[in-house]
Amino acid sequence: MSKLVQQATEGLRTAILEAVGRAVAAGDLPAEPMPDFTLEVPADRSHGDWASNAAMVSAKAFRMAPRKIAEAIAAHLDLSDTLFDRFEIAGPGFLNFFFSPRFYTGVLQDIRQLGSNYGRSDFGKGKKIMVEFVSANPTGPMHMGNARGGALGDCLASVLDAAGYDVWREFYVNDAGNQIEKFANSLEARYLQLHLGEDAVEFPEDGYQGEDIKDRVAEYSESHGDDLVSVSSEERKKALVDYALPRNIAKMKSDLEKYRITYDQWFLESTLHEDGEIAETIDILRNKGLTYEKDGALWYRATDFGAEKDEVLVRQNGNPTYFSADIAYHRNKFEKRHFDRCIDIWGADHHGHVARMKGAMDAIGLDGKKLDIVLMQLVRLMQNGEVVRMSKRTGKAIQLADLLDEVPVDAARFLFNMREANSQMEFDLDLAVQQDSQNPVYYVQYAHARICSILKALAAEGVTPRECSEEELALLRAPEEIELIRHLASYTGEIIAAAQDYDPARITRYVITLANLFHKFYNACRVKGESESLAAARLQLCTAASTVICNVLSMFKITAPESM
RNA sequence: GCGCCAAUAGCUCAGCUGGAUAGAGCAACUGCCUUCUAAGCAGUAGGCCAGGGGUUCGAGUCCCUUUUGGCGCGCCA
Repeated sequence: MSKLVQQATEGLRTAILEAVGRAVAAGDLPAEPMPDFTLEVPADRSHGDWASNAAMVSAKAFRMAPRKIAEAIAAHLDLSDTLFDRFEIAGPGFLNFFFSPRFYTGVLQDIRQLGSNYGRSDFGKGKKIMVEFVSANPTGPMHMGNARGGALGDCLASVLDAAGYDVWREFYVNDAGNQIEKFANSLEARYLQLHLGEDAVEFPEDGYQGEDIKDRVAEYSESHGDDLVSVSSEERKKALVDYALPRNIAKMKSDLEKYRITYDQWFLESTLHEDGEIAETIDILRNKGLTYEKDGALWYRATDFGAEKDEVLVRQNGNPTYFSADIAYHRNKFEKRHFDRCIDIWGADHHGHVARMKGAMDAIGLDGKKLDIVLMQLVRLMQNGEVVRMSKRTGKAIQLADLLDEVPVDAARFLFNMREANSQMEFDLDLAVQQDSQNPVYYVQYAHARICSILKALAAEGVTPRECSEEELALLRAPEEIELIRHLASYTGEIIAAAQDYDPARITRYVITLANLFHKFYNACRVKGESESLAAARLQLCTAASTVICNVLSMFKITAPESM
């Protein structure tokens, strides 16, 4: 019974179709097939709880005026088996339906019964889905973009879990290839500069400029001294990388844990090199005749699979490209680990990579449609009304760790999920730090704290929540009560919609609206001091609201304080 | 030059597969605490949905085009 709304709309659809059937049988409508029609929640409450355009979309097929069709349907409509008790014909021919009291009491009974499971569904049941997110380079600290990606990916994974999917969170560690070369060269240069003087070697032009490289080198030198000055460059770089890389990865882990993000797996790119999966993947493409040699490199015919241009798989120097490794990695996800669907969360600056990655899946005989890329526009950090630039290169970048030092995790996780991924967003640092009403996360938490306060106040008088009868719950008839219950009812559907759209921001907005409706109820209706039955019914409504707020917040790993 | 994403109130943004009079928060102004937390609520004001065509019963939503922003077009990732 967790999907009361679904049950209600399905029943309604059936009732309409049956009415059309009877109208045709009675000769009130021509015997033409009924076109698809929609059932939707009207923007305006006075237009009912659900509305159908059935009469309008069938105007052409029936060659009748929409209102005439609506009247014919109305004459044969029987709502007795549905969760609606009345309807009206309105406007150009809309059929507007109104919930029966049974629906409202059913919602509250559901929530009471299901508790922390309310909202969960089996929409994605039996499907293994991976969300790969953040996957920042282990060559330096994580930045603001990773902060958004982290909140988005983790909350999306939670939404999918609530929708019934078998969810896997993964971090792809680029611990091999060109980047590590650059990392090694940067470490080496800083090391030699530290021990032989600034001018001893020139810092590589494309090296990592950040202070973190110097810090690692200094750290290493504290315990190992200058033992690497005299060894070969090869040996020196290896020792420095072997020292720095695991520490960088550990730092990312601990920073993300502070952010309440833990992964099912940290997948190392290096394993794909070591166990031959990259070579294997390249061979697949080669054997399918999808590669060619040019300028000493091995190319893949990406344009055959929808990409803008062909891509290099193996460089002239014999090293596979990042793209090769990425194809092998995604092949691993689908073919070796049998995920039904994989979601990658990428910065929008990688959008050029989307078509070629999906195309590559098709090319190796997997289905590119099973790979979904969520593109995330970059964040503009604002402080004192000014844009704060964030560049890894300048060294002045605001890092994820800095952010978490200043901004409460609750606020960061919530604010980063206020906007849909594919919209550019401003992150107002001042607002996030602010612990007052302007900050939406406090607005929601405050609603919860208020409910706790009501519960405490009544408990002090010996009144505790109890199960109410249908009749008692039917006492909840004030507009503020009805609106609140309706919104509570839509929670499960909202999660499914968020899962389908890969958009956890829907849930953030949902819970803000929920808080708003609760505050309205709070101002309009009292619990304490009312008759025993009404107080009990309202208490059940409060508890239901609290349950749903808690379910959302705990799903997003945001705290729900009992007092503020 | 080609491609991707966007453009909605002063600001930040919603608007679900096309639906009825375009919404919210912030900022501004006016009210509401002897009563469960005023971190709240109610109200006023604020709009040529960037411009122009088209599709149809019906367009902020779909198509074309212009303009303006962000991003991409490496043997970087």
